[in-house]
Amino acid sequence: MAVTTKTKYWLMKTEPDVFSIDDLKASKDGSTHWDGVRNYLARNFMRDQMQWNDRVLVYHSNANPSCVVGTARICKTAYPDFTAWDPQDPHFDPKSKADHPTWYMVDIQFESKFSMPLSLAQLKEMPKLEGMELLRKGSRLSVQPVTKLQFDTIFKLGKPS
DNA sequence: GCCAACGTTGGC
DNA sequence: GCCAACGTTGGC
Repeated sequence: MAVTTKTKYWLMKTEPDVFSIDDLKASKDGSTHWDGVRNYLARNFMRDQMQWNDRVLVYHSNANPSCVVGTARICKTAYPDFTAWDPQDPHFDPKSKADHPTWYMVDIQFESKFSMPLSLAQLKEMPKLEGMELLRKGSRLSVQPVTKLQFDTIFKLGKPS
């Protein structure tokens, strides 16, 4: 049975000092594997729910200021995060085994860079974004679902046509 | 650099 | 199963 499912919307955090939206854009084919997620809830979203062509808001955390800076698409669904098996990798995790991976990743592809990045402070001012996970005090989830309204609201402001 | 919030670990 | 200690995230 063919299953068609609706596009889902996500937000993914990255530290621009480590990997920025410009780094994504400059990657081969504008895409990269989103390795290093070591949180079970974030993993579950990637492994169990992300579908090809889902849309992603890219957020720069630990930045000045921290901003939503652009968008991407899921271009490859979940597969084992091989960096967990590499003792030299900062995200090495001996719990993860080749025959029973603990951690997963997806590939994302650059879609757009905002002409107007939207800072956390700006987002907090927007009534339509009330309840958004990113805006919750103490929120640390690096991969999180957003609603279509949240995505569209941010996309419209960040990348005016 | 500070520190609040959070997730994980491990003793019991 | 409880919970204190610890390490990490991430805003400021």
